[in-house]
Amino acid sequence: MADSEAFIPALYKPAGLLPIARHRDALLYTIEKSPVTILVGQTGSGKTTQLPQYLEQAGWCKDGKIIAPRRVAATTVAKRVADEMRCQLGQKVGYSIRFEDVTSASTKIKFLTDGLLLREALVDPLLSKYSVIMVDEAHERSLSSDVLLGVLKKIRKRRPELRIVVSSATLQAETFLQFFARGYADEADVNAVGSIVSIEGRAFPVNTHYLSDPCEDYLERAVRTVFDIHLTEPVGDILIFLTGRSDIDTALQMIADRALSLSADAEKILALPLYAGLTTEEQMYVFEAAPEKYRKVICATNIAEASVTIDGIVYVIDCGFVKLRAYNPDTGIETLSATPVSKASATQRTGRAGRTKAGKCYRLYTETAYDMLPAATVPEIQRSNLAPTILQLKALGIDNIVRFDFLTPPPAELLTRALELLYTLGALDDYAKLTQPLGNRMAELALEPMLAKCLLCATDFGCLSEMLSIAAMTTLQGNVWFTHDSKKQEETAKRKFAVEEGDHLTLLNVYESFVTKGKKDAKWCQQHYLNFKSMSRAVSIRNQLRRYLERFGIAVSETLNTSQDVLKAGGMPMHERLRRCLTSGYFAQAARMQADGTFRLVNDATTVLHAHPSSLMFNRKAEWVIFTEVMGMGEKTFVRDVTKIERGWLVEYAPSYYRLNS
DNA sequence: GAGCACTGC
Repeated sequence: MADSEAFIPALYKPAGLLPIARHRDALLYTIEKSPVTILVGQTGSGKTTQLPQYLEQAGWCKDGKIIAPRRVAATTVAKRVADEMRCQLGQKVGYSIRFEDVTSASTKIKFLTDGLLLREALVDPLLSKYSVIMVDEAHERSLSSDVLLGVLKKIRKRRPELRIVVSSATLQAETFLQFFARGYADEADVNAVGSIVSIEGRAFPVNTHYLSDPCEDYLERAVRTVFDIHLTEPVGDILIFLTGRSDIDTALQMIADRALSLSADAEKILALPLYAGLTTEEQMYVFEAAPEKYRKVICATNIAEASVTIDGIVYVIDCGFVKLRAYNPDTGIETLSATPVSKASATQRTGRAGRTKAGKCYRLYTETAYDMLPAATVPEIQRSNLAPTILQLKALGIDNIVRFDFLTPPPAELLTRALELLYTLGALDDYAKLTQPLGNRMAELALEPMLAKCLLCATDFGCLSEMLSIAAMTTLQGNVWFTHDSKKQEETAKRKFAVEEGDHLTLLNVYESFVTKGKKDAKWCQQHYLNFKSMSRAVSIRNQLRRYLERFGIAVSETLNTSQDVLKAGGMPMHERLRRCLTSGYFAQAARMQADGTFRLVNDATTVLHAHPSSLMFNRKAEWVIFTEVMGMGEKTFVRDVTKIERGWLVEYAPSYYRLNS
């Protein structure tokens, strides 16, 4: 885990000294008395590591029940708690993440991700194994934690003895409490449902500075601020919040250029990048103390806002923007664009300066601009493609999605679009019920619905083994190739695997080469500019998907080296089977090439789509195509993972969809 | 001829 180490400095304090220790009895009393407890406390307060232990000691696991705090860094937190309880990991204390279940029959405290807990609810709808469930960092409002809270509220009606603990930032605590009280007979008496318990943090004061006039170029301004601090302020490291990799690279270059003009006897600057795309080793540099006579300057994305904590930061520079995903239900196109941060985000960023001593925060915008920022970031559930979420809710037996008790309901257009898509994919029937077995199986597969459909249809096309590999590769989302400075070499390496019919066939070719010629070896990957970590992940994902299929009673006969154009019984070449199979799932993402080489969606002529330069279809001819990824970035909208199809297949595999739209 | 924030089953 990239961020795992980051948690440790904050956690390695004697348990008795953690702020939460003083609240032990009060917390246990509250949880005993009220079904829902909202726990307000900062990272480092010890809530994730200590509360489960208090509960276990107080006898909440007596009759064999398990406490389940869901946590991003499940592995490291579980390890820490097992150490404190002096037991072996996987015994009394365990964790469960995808591909890794370190629990046993004797496990009492189980750390797991919220996605996995939801998945457990498919098998055990009342989550009856658990006596207490703690939803950690709920204020981050991730899609899965929002859904989990809705599901837990429903479970509570059937299991009044269940205890729910929600950890949250101060601002949202009341929202969570009101949510759990809403709709109950005793609604007026919120206290009967739950209570808020606050654990004080030990933050130091941070002085906030604004610009007096808006700035034109925040990168230039950020760099200037770095040198102002460096030349006039006392020791202490600097953390700059930027939007992404390109911002960070530019800023590092600008800092390096200006550092040349520092006088020889002055303190020096050690500037480092921090974003999720870096390898674990590259990320570790930011946690090391700077050498003597150096000031550390970290240029980071939002990863440093909540996921990663760096000690020794005294100065924060906030550019005021963050890159956010958004989904347009009219076009079905996702965008990733720089958006002004929320007040909550700005506050969180500022707080990063006051962890070890009093600090300063420089906001690269005016106070007027700050006043106009939204209070909180729009929750994911209100800006995402909800098809996977709806499928999941249906599989949990929640049929009336519109009446489901969402913490904040998503816009109707998002629900409509998702329901329409699931209907055209055949996952839902005319009454919006999950179809059997297709819909149910689609919900169980850990794939987005269109891809799940392809996989579940693959037997009909006689290409199941190949489609499994393609599905696994597609989930890697463009992380297949190792980015390299020499674009030329990278291109030649790619060309070796290229298959005329498109990117999916090429991905299949890469996968099959990796497991046969490459022998799943890291060196082989390096030679071919492939990302070894990603390729290994593809193997794990493929295995998991195959196990799902086998559970459904779908036999997978492994056939290798079929990516070359092997004719199968029936006379249809494998590439055509696969292209037809892909069309049966991705018909809603079909486009036609224009004379200028750009594409238009079949049912939305307004959006200009460009083949992403990393795609084989970049500057190649293909009249009709389907694509598995589309993303708006900056001014342009790109499609990637593109495959040639025949126009007639669209009507053949999606008659209702194309009759409606033509 | 561009380059994707962060999680996750």
